[in-house]
Amino acid sequence: MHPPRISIKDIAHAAGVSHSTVSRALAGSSLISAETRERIQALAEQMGYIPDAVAQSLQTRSTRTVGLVVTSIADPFFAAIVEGAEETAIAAGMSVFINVSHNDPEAELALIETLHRRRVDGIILAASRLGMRHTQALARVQVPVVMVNRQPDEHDPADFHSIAVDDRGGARLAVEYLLSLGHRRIGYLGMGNRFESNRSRLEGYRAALAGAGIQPPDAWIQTCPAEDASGRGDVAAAETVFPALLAAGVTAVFCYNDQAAVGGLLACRKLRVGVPEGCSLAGFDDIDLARYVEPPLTTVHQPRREMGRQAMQMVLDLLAGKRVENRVLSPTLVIRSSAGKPGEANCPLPLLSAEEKTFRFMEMTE
Amino acid sequence: MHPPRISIKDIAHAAGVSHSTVSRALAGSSLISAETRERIQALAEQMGYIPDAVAQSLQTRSTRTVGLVVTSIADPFFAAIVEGAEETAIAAGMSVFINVSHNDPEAELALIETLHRRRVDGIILAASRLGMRHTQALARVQVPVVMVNRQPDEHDPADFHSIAVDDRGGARLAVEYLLSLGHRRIGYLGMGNRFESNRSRLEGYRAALAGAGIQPPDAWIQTCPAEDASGRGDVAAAETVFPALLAAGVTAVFCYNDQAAVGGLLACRKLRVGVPEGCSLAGFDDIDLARYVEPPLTTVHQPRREMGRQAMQMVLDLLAGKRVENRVLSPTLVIRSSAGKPGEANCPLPLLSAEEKTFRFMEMTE
DNA sequence: TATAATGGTGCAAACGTGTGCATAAGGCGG
DNA sequence: CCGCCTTATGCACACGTTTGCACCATTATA
Repeated sequence: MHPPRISIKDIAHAAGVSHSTVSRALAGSSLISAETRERIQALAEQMGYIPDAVAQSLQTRSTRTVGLVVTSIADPFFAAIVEGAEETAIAAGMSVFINVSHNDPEAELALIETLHRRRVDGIILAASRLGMRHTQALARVQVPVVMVNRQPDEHDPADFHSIAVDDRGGARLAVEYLLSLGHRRIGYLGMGNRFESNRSRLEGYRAALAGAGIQPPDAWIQTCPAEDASGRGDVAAAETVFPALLAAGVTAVFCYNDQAAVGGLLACRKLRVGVPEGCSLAGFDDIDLARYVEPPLTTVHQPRREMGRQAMQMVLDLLAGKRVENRVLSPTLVIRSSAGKPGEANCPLPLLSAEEKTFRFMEMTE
Repeated sequence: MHPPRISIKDIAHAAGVSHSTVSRALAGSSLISAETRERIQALAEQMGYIPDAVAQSLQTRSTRTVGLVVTSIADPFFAAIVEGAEETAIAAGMSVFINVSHNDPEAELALIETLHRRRVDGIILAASRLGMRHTQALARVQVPVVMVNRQPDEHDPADFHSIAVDDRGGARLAVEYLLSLGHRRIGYLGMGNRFESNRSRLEGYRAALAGAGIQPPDAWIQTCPAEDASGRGDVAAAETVFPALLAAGVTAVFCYNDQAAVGGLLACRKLRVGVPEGCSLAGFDDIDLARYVEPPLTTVHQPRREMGRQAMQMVLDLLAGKRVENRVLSPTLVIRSSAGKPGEANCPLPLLSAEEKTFRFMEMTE
């Protein structure tokens, strides 16, 4: 019932030549006379021939395929990276295997091995922290590896490369802006499941405060527990943790990412704390969501799609034998309305006294 | 410098057996004595052998790979589908090629051919409308095809299957709810680049109104132009179009999706029309965003991730030779705060007279 | 005219794996 | 002791493609 798949042999038979001639003709080799080349190409077209990439890969030892590992796709940050990477891959005639690790190191290890089995030509990782076993597994694949938003380690293998945004600098940018608005009591809302970048952003936060001669007490720094690794519960986790910051008496909070900031926003709404009048908020990433909430989020912009593109381009360059340099992009601050001067006026929600905040906080967490 | 890739031949040599024995031993064949089988497995493990999926595919004529085509990943609706599909694929030992079509039929055709070349075992399409050429190209791949959210055509090839949510029913649900709140002048805000589903939701809208004896004039139905196919501009496009609905004097709007509803929300905010007091809003999809805007969106929930899972499961079942039936899931209504009774009180934004609305509308669009 | 150079094509091997079939070794009944 | 059955293994081919090399025919050169 199925019309049989046709191969170059079938075409060779139909054209009365050998299959090698067909192969060369379709590859546009100049070894073949123009006449037969065109004849064969026309024939192939007409017979509906579609080359078998599997067989080609086996022979040429290149699959024109790259593996992409992300922690989540539902997280718009990674979604944009995937889009950017896919886009430049397709343009270069490559295909991409998508893999999501759910922030599970074991799963990630298994995914890397699968990619190895499939003989991908390159790997892009936009995922969790890598342990020694991961590094070894990756090195064994003997293929270019590009990490997104992970600073390279000094004893990484030579074929490890990276493209990252300056987390530390971005955080400084945001916190210095809050300082410039007059805030002195500034909190940090972190994400426990984003080890490296969370650490970097926390550092940037500390550096900015230190620059203003401020030493934040522990209570100003709250971190969402790491257990919720799906990346989908970011908002809810932040909403739960946020009241502790209000209770600590901060007038502004710099949040690990926009999801966390939205969580803070929801918490404020529930507690009837006005934003930015009662508490200023700054996020990170500049996902679409940041523009749509009320008030729109002041946040640190990352060129996420561009990072995906560049990561893939690095893989392509490495495959082409070019030398590439690790890149770290500078984020920019997008000023919207979620951060204002401390205690600014005309606030539809009543400003709460410290006691009231504490009271409501206890109400929420019980 | 590179340690050479090791194949079953290397293992065979090291073990003093033939490569066929190794192949069988690693496959766990009972033809091989338990002793040598274990010896070979241990040896393979120790030598760091990783099977070559390419060679396996060539031989077994199965790549254990499925192609997934979506219009966008930045759109959270599709992102969730991808996650669901990837999840069940991995669990079944399959890998997925991700492809984004950007709603471009030509690009989509090219993607299908690429998947054909790569000899995927199945294809899932969550993408734009398919023309005849697409159908033919898909049929030529001779592989199970599952469409997400596209009703099957009666003259589709036999290997075409689908899983969809009842767009029409979902739209009815939402509009009937608006009617039940007391609205009579209800508009529809459509998306021109989502042909089929837009049509179905429009039908549902009409059916619900007809059930209440209402015949909507043309001005109540506005559609965002199709040109913006990226899926990323949905909100902005809706924001631009929305004022025309207010100008038409509707008291409630059912929107094609949540992005459109958010666009409407932004437009209302700009025009200082209170939601839901000045205009009620209902969306579709129930993406995360819907919960985070103010007011939270009343919307039609689709089990997006579940749809991705089921689509992939259908492919797996088809590959296993099982019979599968097309599925259409029933959406549910999630009631939040963006829809209320017409002209309800306690609105922080002033209610506008029809004249004022028109005036502001002209102001915005000039 | 003989020889070399040139251009076009075919032969066969290779990539790494799976598998039908033959075969060898061992046990057992006749 | 011979033949047969069972068990374990090897041989060889196949999957569809690319490519080095040999070969043939034609033309240019001496």
